[in-house]
Amino acid sequence: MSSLPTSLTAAAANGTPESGAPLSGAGTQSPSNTPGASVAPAGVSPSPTFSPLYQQIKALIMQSLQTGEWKPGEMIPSEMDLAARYKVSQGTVRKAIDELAADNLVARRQGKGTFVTTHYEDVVKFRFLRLVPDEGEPHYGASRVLECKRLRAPAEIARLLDIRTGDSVVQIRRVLTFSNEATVLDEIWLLGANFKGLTAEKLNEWKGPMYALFEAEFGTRMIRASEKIRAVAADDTAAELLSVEPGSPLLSVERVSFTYGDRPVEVRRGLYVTTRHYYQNDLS
Amino acid sequence: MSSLPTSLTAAAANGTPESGAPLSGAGTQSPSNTPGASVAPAGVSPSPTFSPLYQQIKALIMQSLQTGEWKPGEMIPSEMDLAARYKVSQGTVRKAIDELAADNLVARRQGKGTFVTTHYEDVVKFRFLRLVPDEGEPHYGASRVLECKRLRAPAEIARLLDIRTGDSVVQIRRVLTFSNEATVLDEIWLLGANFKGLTAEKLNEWKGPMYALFEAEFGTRMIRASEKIRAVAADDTAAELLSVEPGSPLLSVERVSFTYGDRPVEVRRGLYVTTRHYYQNDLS
DNA sequence: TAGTGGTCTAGACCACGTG
DNA sequence: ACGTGGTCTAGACCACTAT
Repeated sequence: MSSLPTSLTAAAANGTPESGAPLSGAGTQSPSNTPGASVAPAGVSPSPTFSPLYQQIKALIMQSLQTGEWKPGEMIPSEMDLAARYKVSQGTVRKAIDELAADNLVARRQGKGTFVTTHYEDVVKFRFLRLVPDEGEPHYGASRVLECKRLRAPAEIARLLDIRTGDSVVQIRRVLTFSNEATVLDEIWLLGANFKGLTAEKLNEWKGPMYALFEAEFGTRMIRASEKIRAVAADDTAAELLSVEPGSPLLSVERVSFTYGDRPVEVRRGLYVTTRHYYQNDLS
Repeated sequence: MSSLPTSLTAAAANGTPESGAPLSGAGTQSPSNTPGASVAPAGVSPSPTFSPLYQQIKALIMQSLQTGEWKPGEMIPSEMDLAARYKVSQGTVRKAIDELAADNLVARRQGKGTFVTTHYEDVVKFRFLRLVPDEGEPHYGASRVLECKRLRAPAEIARLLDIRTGDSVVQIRRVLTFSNEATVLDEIWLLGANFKGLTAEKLNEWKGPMYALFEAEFGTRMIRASEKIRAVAADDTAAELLSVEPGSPLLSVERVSFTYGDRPVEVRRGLYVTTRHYYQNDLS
């Protein structure tokens, strides 16, 4: 890792960190407000794997988010400041931030600034827990952790986490209770390397979303997730923990969550009781 | 309904059709490329329910989509043409189209133009059928229509469709088969007013997505949908039609689909067999 | 009053697709 | 060669929030 690039020209000289794509001639235009007086064709690089400037800026900003230069909840520099830092126009920074906002990595607040999003605020937004009660408002229930231990990854989990079978993982089992009814049984596997020191006590002490704990204590932010949903019959263990009859239909939700760079860090297998709740999904 | 407004000034005079929001002073700026020479404060309307220009343009374009001025699959006028038509800058039109593209109402194709999206292409994109096989590529299966009849809306359906109990609706029942296995049992209710002349024969003759038929033959485009998902036990009827044991767990998907203006036009209750398929969902 | 994001414009140039 | 969407810039002004 070389030092953090602070201006685009530096980045261009080094090549952008991950994709290795060169600056590719974009931005070499002569703005020249006076019309008709265009100058300097400067036809350097025609277009080998062209990447827009704003995408490069987006990548640089994302890098600063990942390294923790701006932490969840904090304000990032203003558009003008970033434009100066990267030596591009404010409009280009704007477009980069637009995409970051669309990806839910940052949130803009008019008159105040642009802020790094937090899973703590997501209590309101319910990005990751899509279980909604038939009546009443969505809410987070009480979490009871049954188990939290380190072990070696079984083959299937290792495959999903993109690690080797036998690598260290943390396994958590827990029950979520809504209005005094056991509703969700979760079995969670986390990348061992990222969650050293995670214990059942820490989990039980924590009030609020589990992902908020992960981002605050372990510096691991869940950015996106992919879920596979099925209907299954409750086995004896699940039936007992969820207080339903064995064989009852349960919603099975297998989730893989990703951090920056689309690296998988969590596998979560949830069993949901859907007699008084449903899984909400919007297609558009 | 007055005549179709073709320029923004006309729209401003009439007020925008739905929200009734006035032009609200936006766009009354003096561009004046020569710096320092700003003119004409023209302080008319301060900001009573301010609506950005590009949103008004977006609404006007959406209107033309709704009225069928540009039909699914067709190209809409170029950004420059639309800019001239609405008397705004190309950048403002661009931002309006950006949002329409984000909403999947149109699709941009560089070098060619901007096209009204079609449910027929969605075969590739699988916006609305999220059932994926454990192995192999997603694909549409064979549809067998069991029933297609007009009847009076029961209370529950009427509520979801925002009509009165007893109003005319079309009910369809069908089975979807993937690789020779009955997988989906659908019960569909459509707004009677929009689907006059829909018969089981028409449905059975049609190859391709049902929504493509709806948009091509009945001029009703599904824009977005909202789904409530549960796990349920198969009753005797469902069990027989889907060739599973009574009591088997099935995925229950209750969907309400909306056209332009967020008007509900379809209620669909699906029962999915999820032994060899799963419902795919991405959170972000 | 000052600072931030949000809107609007206008012009130049690039990349893509099709003649 | 031409037209379309895509990128980039620069400047002016509006709307919101805090001080």
